[in-house]
Amino acid sequence: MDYYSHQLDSIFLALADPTRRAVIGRLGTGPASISDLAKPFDMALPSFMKHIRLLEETGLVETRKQGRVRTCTLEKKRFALVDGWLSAQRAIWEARTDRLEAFVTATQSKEEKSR
Amino acid sequence: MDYYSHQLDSIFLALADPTRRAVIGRLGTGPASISDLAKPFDMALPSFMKHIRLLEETGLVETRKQGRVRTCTLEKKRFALVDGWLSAQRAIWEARTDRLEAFVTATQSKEEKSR
DNA sequence: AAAACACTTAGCCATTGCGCTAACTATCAT
DNA sequence: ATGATAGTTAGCGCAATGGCTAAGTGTTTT
Repeated sequence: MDYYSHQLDSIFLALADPTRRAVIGRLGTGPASISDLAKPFDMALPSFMKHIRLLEETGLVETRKQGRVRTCTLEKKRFALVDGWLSAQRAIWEARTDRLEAFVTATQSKEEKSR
Repeated sequence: MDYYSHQLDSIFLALADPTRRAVIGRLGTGPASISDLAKPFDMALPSFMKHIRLLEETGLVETRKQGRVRTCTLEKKRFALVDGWLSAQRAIWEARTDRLEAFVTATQSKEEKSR
């Protein structure tokens, strides 16, 4: 339960930046090199690299260097943690909704049932 | 497309903190006052309040004050933005997978069924 | 061998995030 | 009216984030 906490921290933090989300979007279509990825952004390379490194540290992106080119790929499995958290929240809501529905149903069971 | 960007920034940032995620979890079971919410946390009230205010600013939580008590409720709709972004990413992956599948299918079309 | 390329390292800077204490305001209870 | 309760405001401090420039490393290309 709490094990995921730190991972969620870093994943959500990683997603909280438009540059990084854009990189993720781009990598969704397939692997790319650093400079390919950097091209669309009006940003010095070292600044851009920090984003890549952060994405790598959170496990959302994996990189491999061959020769002088570093190729980045998206680690899609990693998004399961986000999904997991979201659906856990929804499960909580549903549980409450069920209780509420039970209450509402019980309360109005004297008069109506349609709709 | 880009209009949502800032909202996603702030939502993901809001989710990138364990205290705030815990608050969200708690509010998932129903509304609560500030001090009720704060109880489980070993943190000064003003510090805790900052989290609440941030959650409110991002629209994930709504608050209303009656008398001296401020009641917080979860704005569940807000999570749709996260869902939306996630499924947009998945759509990108699928598109690529489709292309890849088309390729694989075409390549091995001598032996296998159509699609 | 020299030049171009693709990063990489180091270090600076401004802003923001997240915690604190101290002191204040506005109810509500007695 | 006193005092407890529930927030609120103001301001401090430290670490992390997100940008930059300048200079360096290791690979390819010519």
